[in-house]
Amino acid sequence: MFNSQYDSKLDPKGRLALPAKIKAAIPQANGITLMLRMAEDHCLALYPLIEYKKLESQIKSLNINNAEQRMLQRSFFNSIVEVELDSAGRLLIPKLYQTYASLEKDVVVVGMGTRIELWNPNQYLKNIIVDTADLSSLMEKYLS
Amino acid sequence: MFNSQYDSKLDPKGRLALPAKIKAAIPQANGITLMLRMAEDHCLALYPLIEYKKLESQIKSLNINNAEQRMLQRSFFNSIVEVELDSAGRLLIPKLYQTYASLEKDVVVVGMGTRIELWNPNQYLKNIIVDTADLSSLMEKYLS
DNA sequence: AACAAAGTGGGAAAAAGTGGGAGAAAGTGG
DNA sequence: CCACTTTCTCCCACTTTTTCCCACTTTGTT
Repeated sequence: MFNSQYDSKLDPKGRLALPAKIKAAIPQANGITLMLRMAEDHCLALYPLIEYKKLESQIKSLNINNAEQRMLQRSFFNSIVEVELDSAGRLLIPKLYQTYASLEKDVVVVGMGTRIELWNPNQYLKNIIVDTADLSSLMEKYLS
Repeated sequence: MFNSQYDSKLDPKGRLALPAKIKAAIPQANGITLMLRMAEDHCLALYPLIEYKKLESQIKSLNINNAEQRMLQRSFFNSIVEVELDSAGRLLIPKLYQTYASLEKDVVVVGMGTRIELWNPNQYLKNIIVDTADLSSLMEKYLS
């Protein structure tokens, strides 16, 4: 399970060093391959292989003979790419993905339970609940 | 079950020595790993693993495809970090967490039933009921 | 008063982060 | 189809940070 949030940086080559704590939480059994996805709210989502397979199987089960579902399927698969960690534990973010998430130098890395999210710092602030009181009341709403 | 309140100190490296009484009350069965969380009213909450899992499972069951629930999930996970006790029974409070709770040198450690809370001394005073009569009437309101 | 337990400080070793360069692969043009 | 250029990939080496452990001081107890 991934958690916490870290400030990381893209180097001039477009490589991102994953924080050690995040790296340690990746199930090593599946090697060093991860799936990178253009996800909600213009962030990038990184999935360990096991988690990705669960998501993929949901998409695969859609009906390709239905226009809407077919389009969803297509849009999902074209926004996924396989990435690998180099010997120093960094991953290369393809240009297209950097652009999608407006990643320049500073990147916020967020452990989000079963997946890891990569954010442009400003975008990130718009997609979390900053105010403690607001967070409390949301938790009150959803949790018992 | 944790109770009572103690005055403790952060050392220059950001380490906090847990009072012996608190330490003794942590279920050792789960090792020396605790979860530290930016919690309500700008305090930090420390959970033994067992207690944390209960909380986490509620968060995990939220629907990631719903914008509000996704935001809540993100805001929860990003304010959680795993901490370990060193051989002297101290835990390292990450900078971000010190800042969140305005911890400088003096820290109030409060046993709060299933969790432990860490407070800036001044903040703490604003978040307890000082007046005995007020406390009595609140107890009357909520307890039978 | 002496011993034990708790609290405090610091330093060395290991790990993490960072940058760069050489070789391989891919792409382009003649 | 071959040669040349450019891009990409992989790995090595250095710097900085973090972690872990040891030893000393202080407090409380018998």
